[in-house]
Amino acid sequence: MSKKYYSIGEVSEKTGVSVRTLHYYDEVGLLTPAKNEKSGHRQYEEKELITLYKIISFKSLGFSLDRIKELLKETNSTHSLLDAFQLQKEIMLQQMKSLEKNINTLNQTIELLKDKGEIDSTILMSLIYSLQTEDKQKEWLEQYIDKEALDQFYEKIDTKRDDINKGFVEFSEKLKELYGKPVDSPEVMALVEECYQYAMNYIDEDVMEVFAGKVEAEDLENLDFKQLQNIAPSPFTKEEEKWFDQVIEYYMTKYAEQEIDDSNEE
Amino acid sequence: MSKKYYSIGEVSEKTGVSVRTLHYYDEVGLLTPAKNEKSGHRQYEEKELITLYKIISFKSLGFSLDRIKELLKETNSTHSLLDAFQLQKEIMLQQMKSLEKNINTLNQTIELLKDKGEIDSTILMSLIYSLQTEDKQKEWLEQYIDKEALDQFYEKIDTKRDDINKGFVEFSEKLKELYGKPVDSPEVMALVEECYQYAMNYIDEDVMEVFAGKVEAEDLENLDFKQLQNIAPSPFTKEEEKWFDQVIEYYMTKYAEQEIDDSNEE
DNA sequence: TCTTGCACCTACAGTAACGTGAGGATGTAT
DNA sequence: ATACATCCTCACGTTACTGTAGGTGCAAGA
Repeated sequence: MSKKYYSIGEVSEKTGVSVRTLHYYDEVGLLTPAKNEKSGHRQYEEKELITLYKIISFKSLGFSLDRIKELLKETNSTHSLLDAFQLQKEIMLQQMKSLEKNINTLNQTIELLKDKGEIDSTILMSLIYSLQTEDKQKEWLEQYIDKEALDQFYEKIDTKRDDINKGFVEFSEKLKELYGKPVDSPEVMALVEECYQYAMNYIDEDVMEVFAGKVEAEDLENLDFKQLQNIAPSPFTKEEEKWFDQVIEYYMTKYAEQEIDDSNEE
Repeated sequence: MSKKYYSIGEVSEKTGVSVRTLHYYDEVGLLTPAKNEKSGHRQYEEKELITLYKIISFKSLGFSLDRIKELLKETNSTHSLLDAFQLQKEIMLQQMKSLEKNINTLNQTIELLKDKGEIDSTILMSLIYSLQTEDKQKEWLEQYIDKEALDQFYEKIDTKRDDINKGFVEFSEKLKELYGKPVDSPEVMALVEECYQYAMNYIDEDVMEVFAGKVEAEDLENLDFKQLQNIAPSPFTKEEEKWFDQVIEYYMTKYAEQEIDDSNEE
C-alpha cells in the first residue's frame, strides 16, 4: 500500500478538525491513535479516520463528547442508538421552542423600538421579561380562569401584539410622569380611565367577570400575587407602586359608585 | 421606609437567581451592591434589583454577560439597543436553521432505524454526515448544474427522503457484501445495474446530461472531487472504493457498448 | 454560659471543548 | 548542514457558572 498512516496534520486537513482538537480527543480517550515510538508522532489509520467522521457526525447532532464516547461503543447495538436519537430530538425540539420564543420577543421589541424611539429602560425590561415569561403567566392564570377562555384571550391578543406593547409602554410612561400627583386629580383619573378602556378592548367581559369573582372569593393577596410578581416584575419602583395602588383603590370606589348610578338610571 | 436593603438571600428568593451566581455577578462587576462595613454582607437596593431584572431579561435573550455589561451602560441610548437586538435576532435565526437541520436529520435517521433495525455503523455515519452537509453538497453541485434544475431535483428528493435513505443503506450493504468478487461477475453487474436504475428514479435526465457533459469537459478528477469527499465521506474503506471504481469502470464500458448496440438496432 | 444553627463571607477548584502560545524535538528538502 | 515545516508536551485562558471548605456574626434554646 502506498500509505499506511495519516499524520495529524493530514487528518486535520481532510476532516476540517483542528490539530489541537485532535490532541484533545486523544487526551480524553475519544480517539487515540498509535504513536511512533521514537518521535511520538501520532499515526492515524483508516479505521480511526472513520471513527473521527462518526465523532463529527454525532457532534453535529449536538451530542457531548462523553455521550459520543458511549455511543461509539454501542454503535453495533442499533437499539441504543435509536433511543439516543429520540432523546436528542426531544432536547432539540425544546431548544427550538425556546429559540422561537426569543425571536418572537426580539421581533416585538425591535418593532417597538423602531416605532417609539426612546423608551425608559426599566419599562422596556419589564416588557421583555414579561414577554419571555408569558408561558408562566398563562400557567398562573390557569389557576383562576378556565383554559378555553384563556386560550381565546391569548389568541385575540396575539393579533395585536405590537399595539398592546405600545400601549403598555405609553401608559407606563404617563403614569410615571404623573407620579406624586394627588390620587383624585383629574389628570390621574383621566389616565386611569383611558387605561381601563384600552384594556377592555382586549379583555373579554366573561374573562373579566370570572376573574373579578375569583378575586373576591379567594384570599390571594399574599401568596399568589407574590408568585406573579416573580414572573412579571413591574416597571415601577416600590414608591410608584404604592401610589399607584392608592390610585386604583380610589378609582375602584368611584367606579363602583358610578356603576350603582348607572344601574339606577336604567 | 420599612426596609432599605435586601440581603443576598432575599434577592435570590425574589428573582430565582442563586446566591452563588449573585456572588459571581459581583465578582465580574456586573452587579456590585454596597457592602456593610462590619459584616461584609451585601446590601442590594431597589435600583440593583431592577438592574438584576434587566440582566435576567438580556440573558434570556441569549446575550453574554460581557455584552450585557455594555448594554447596561447603553440602555439610555435606545439606538444601540436596537442594533444589538437586530444582530441578536440574526444570530438566533441562524441557530434556528441549524436546529431545524439537526431535527430533520434525526427524524430521518430515526425512521430509518425503526424500519431497518440493524445498520452498519459506518454506513449510518456516512448517511448522517451527508444529511448534515447537504447544503454544502448543493453548493458544490451548483458549480456544475444550474440552480433551477438543482432546486427541482432537491424538491423531488425531498418527498422521498425515507425511501432514498433506505436505498442508500441497502445498496451500500450489498456492495460491501460483494466486495472482492470479480468486477465482471454477474451478481456484481446485476447490483450495479439495479443501483443505476434506482438512482434514475430520482435523477432527471437533463440533470444527468448536464453533469455527464461537464464530467468529460473538465478535469475535476483531482481538486474538486477531493473537496466533495470532504463534504461527504463515503461509507467504504479505501480498498472497497478501489474495487468499486473498477466495477464502475467496467460497467461504464459495458454500458457504452450496449448504448451503441441499442442505437444500431434502432 | 455554652452551643447550635443559620445566613453570610472569602477563596480555591472544577466543568466542556477547545484556542493560543511557549519551548523544544523531529522530518524533509536543498 | 541548514532551513523550514510539522510535530510534540505543557500550561494557561475562555464562559457562566457550580461546588465546597473554612470562617464570621448573630439569635435562640439547653
